[in-house]
Amino acid sequence: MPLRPAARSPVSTPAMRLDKAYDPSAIEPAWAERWVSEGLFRAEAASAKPAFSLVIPPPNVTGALHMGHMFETSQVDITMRWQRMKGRNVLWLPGTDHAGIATQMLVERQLAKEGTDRRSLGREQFLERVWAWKETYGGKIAGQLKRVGASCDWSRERFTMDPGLSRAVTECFVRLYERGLIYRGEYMVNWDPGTQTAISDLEVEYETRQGHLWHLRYPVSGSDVDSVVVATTRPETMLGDTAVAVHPDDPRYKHLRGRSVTLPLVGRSLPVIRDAFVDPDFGTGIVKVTPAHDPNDFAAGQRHGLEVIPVLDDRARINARGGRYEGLDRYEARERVVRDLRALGLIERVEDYTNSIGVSQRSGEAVEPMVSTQWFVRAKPLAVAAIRAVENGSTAILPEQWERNYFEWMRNIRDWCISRQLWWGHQIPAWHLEDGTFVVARTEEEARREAASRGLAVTRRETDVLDTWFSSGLWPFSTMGWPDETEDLKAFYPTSLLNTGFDILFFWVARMMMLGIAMTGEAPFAKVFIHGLVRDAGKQKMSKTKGNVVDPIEMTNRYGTDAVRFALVASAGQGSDVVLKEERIAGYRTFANKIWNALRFVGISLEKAGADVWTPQDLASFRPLPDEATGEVSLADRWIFSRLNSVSAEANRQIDEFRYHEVAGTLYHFFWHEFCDWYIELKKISFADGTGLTAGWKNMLAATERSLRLLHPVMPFITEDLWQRISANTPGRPKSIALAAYPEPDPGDSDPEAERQIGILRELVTAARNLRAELSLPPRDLFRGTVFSEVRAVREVANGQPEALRRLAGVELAAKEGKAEAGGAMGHATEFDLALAIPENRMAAMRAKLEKQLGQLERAAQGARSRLRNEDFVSKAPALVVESLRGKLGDYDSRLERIRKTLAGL
RNA sequence: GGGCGGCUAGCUCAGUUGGUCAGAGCGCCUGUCUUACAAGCAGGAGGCCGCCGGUUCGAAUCCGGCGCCGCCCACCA
Repeated sequence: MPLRPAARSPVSTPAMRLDKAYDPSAIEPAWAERWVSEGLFRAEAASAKPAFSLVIPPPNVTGALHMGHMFETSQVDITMRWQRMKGRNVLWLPGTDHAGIATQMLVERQLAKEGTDRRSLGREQFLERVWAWKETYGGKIAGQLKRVGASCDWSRERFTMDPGLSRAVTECFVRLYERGLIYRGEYMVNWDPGTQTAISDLEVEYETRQGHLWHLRYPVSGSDVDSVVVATTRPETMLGDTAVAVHPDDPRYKHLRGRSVTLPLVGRSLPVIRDAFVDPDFGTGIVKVTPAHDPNDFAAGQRHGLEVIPVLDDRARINARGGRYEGLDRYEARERVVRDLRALGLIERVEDYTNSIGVSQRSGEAVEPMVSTQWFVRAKPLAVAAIRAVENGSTAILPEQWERNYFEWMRNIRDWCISRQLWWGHQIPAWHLEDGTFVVARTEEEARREAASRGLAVTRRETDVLDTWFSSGLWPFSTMGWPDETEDLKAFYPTSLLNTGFDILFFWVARMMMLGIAMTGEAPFAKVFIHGLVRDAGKQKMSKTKGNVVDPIEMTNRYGTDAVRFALVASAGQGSDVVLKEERIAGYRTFANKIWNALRFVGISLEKAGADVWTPQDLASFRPLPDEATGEVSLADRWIFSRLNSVSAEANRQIDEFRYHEVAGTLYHFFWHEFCDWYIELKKISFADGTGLTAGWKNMLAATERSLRLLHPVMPFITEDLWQRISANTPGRPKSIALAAYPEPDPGDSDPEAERQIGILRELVTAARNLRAELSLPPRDLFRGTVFSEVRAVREVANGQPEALRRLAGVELAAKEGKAEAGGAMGHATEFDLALAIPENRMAAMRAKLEKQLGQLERAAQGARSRLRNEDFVSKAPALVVESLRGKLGDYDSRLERIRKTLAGL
């Protein structure tokens, strides 16, 4: 009997009695579950093996797996499985992010449906609701990652609001505060009226919108005739104006020095200040100054000691300072202010104007610059260290082009507003005191002690929570138990690699670099690999609003995970975007089917051979066995092991360098176009003629097994399933292919002679097939022919492989030394001419074919000749290049001559 | 305003240090249901590598300029 049913396989089919068509859905879910339940991917805290670690970019707990995750996961999984197979102690740490605003909004929407809201629930009850939501629905993405076979260590799964991670957040906050790197103060921030919280600069997206530029006339105080005209895109903010400004050198407004103007509608007197921030060429060269609602004006206000008059509230409605406009939304107020000014004749003119306005990434509402008391991280000192880490190579950012963006951003970094007026998140560990000051402490007890030592009482805890990215910024080490000096930290920090998208380079990677170095003294990653975006077939970015998202799980169910991940990694050059087409996924399902059927052949042929059960002790170091009769390893076996050697070398290098699309291509080409197209076809022949059976099938089995291991990181499911079947009888094998050794190149398998001979065979077969196709010879007929060649090896192959030539090309050939004789159906290759005995009525087709060839060759020869006539080329180009061109030309010429002779003989 | 990336076969893209680099997959055309696979097999057509200059014996590859396309950053009222 051939191979036994794989006892461990979750599939019920007997070992190698495979169905004709591969059905991924029949095996994938079972393996996915098994990998997790057996804890196959658990990292060891204490291990003699070198560690390789990576933390997952934690997806939002509200999220579902999208193609971007799938792409990233596929790349990472290739690297992780490869590292594991290479004997590393691999940690891939999974988890999710609490996603402050997103999650809070989601639960708030739920409450709204119930007719209530968070304020009526109160903070404590609301948070209970969010936690309940998280417990019920928060595990979705983890389940999906498991389904697609991500080889994470699920025993180490983390959530950014786990107690341990929250402790790390507090610790980090306190340490930064103690070092003077966190401060609280009243500054201009981006206020999101939608979510009613401050947001960071990064959370503001800019959109260009069609608006207007209103020219408003402000009368000069103490004059009935003099007035100035200011231009603004936001007339409603005039209610908060506290000055107008001109450029100090602007000659047009020298007379305004020391004067003031009167703010219409309000009546306030505004000084005319002189400041270089004014662009004299814009508008009228005079600008209204609203320190409370414009960042530039705020800065100017500080320089000139202007009063800050906020006129908008948290929802961007006009507040009490706005007098009769109080209660109006900012846009309504704009219309009313314009109308009222127009009534007073103070609208000089209105221009159409395109400007870019800041929009909240979360709520989509226009961000309002507002002065507000918030908490900030002093970013510069942190950035200095983060820049140095990349400069000195502690961390490599790949592809290198991204380094520049990183440096650019880090060098121009501004302070980071980290407080959010939300409830869901890490509450800032600060306590306010009765005198209006505050203390920062790890616990409330500590805060009270501290306060008491200053003779003060604590009045309340700070209600603001931290920006989600603050806790994500600690992810590489908070997940490993920091601030304690845990075994995990010692073993796995700094991590080996981070694989993430450029869209969160600043949000996340940059913050991890800064906070990681500040807290641990070490940059959190040795390498950062930045991947591209997944786009739809029309190159559009996938987004829910566009409705063009392709659900990876749906694709997975339809085509199999292996096909989806193969399509993703094979479609993306290093760091470039993926344009995902469903046909491409379908194409790789075909590849999986090809693998399946190759193994089906292996099973069937072993069964036919009636071979006894074979229990190779060590497939990993297997060397092809000699045929019992001849005492020699068969040519096909020598060849495939030689190829396996080269392919192993390539695959190892390509994965190591994150050239995922290349390793996909290498393995695809090897397995389909070498293993299947030639190796299996040759094995069929040797099995058919009944020679060297035992060694032959053992060798094939070992080559197959090695191929599966090569493919495993890229196609984990199908390789696991098939590997389980073919290795079922191997004693002492690992319990999963994922724990087997990745094939290393072995120079002992390199066999140039075998590669040369198979190369010749392929050329002979191809030449014969080509002739047959071009001349429309009947597919089933066998044709006799002669191979003319000066090359001994060619004649040897032509004479020595009659079965292969007959079965693969339908020809019976005799080899002759020397050049082709004229006439007949003739194929010409570099090293040989092939003459086939064919029916007379095909000669016209033959002539056409040869004439076409003649033309091509003449052009090639022409080109080579003219280059060789060029003395500069001959004298300056390396001798090797010149020689090879000479050889090529000689070859062209001799082929031309032979073709002409053949044509003449027709 | 600054910066980055792209422009290669009908489509989507590879081409690592300049000399078999003009490629792959899909699509297309022709033949073929040969018992591993028709989701297959065999063969084939198709491209002045965006444009213009330059460096070089030699450029898809290096340099400069231009043209589209996309993205990022920036406090242009």
